Amino acid sequence: MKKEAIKFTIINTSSDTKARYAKMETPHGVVETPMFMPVGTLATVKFLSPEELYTIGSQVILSNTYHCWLRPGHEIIKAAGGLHKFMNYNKPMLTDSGGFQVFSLAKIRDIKEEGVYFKNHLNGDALFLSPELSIQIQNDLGADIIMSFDECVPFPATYDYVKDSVERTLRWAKRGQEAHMRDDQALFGIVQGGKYSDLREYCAKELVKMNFPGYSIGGTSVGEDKPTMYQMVEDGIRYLPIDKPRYLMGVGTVDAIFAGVERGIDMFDCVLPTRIARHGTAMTSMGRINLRNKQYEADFTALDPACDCECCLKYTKAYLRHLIKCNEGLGMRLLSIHNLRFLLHLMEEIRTSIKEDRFLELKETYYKKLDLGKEKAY
RNA sequence: GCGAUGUUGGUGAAGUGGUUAACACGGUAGAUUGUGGUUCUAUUAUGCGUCGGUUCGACUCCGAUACGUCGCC
Repeated sequence: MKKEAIKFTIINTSSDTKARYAKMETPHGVVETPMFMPVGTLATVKFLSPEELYTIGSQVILSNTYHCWLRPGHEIIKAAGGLHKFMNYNKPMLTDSGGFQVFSLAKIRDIKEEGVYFKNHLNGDALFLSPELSIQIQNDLGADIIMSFDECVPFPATYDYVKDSVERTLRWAKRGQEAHMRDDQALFGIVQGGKYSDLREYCAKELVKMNFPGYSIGGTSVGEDKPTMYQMVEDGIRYLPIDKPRYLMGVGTVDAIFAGVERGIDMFDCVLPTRIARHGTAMTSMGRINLRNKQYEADFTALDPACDCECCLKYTKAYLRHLIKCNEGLGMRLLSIHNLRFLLHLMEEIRTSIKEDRFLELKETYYKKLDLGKEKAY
């Protein structure tokens, strides 16, 4: 029996929802869930140093197999002593398998049983990525949590297409599990199945038979509406073991995070806060603020008075607007710090609310404050 | 003073005797969900120096005038 890389312990469970507060021990320390994981695709959370990430309360960050494979190459990172040493980040890390990138970046791709043939997005070189290679690269990168190589099916997709895809993703999960060589890395399985409840159920149940140390819900946030997405989460989560972490991939809006936690999700990641930061949008306790808007030209007040981040404590909206309008890196950096801090703080509040068994109350407060609900997104 | 030439939006500028004046930048908004640091979408001149004329119709042709640029005395 393999030694488990992570140990997940539920501390409190919400009495009226499926939300839970837990601790997860990893080779690089203990983290608390539910949590939001900043995305650092190219072995960096764009613009932020590890120290800044610690300061804003980041626990786990993501990096990416596909991107690190292309640049600088997994051999380089392995030679550096792994991702942690390479980028000087000493908290837990997670790498995505590259499955999503094949879906999102490659214009030309050919999905076969053995893997995916595609042309890379940098120079068009013909490449081949398989479950075994993805795991091997992830073994070399050395993140605490690694992901199964899956197919993220487009939305919408026909039942027959999704069915075949799910079965292939399951075979790939098995192959990945067999290729996985390190017991200090936890390999998560990914539940796919599109919007089809029975396929989600089938996928979840089959993955559970393979006994992964954690599971994620994949294939959401690809164009479906909110109710559909929540249904997808429920359809998969229902069959997952209660005592293993659940990770909802690619989700990072406030409303979806509340909806996910309410349904028993422990981990989230999303590029949204950092991407919109680079384009001048801030997530604040008053809702989204687009700093490019003229109304902030001479607004010398703090971005979010309720926030304790460097950006909000030391700079004004007028200055941030100026930086963003001029395409200055400092503006992107400060807004990235802020948006991540906003979500990390939100997760802190969520964890506390679960501990104190008032999760729904917190959710109501946020929904009212941000005017969320139904189709209103944040 | 004489000759040549030019005057189109916030900017750089296309353009044709005939419905809505190209394009780019800038401006103003919006988007962004297992990363696009430089992305995408929408919108942005009721007007082509001014005044007359020719014409069914003129930013486009003609004349005058203002201003600019170059050359000559």
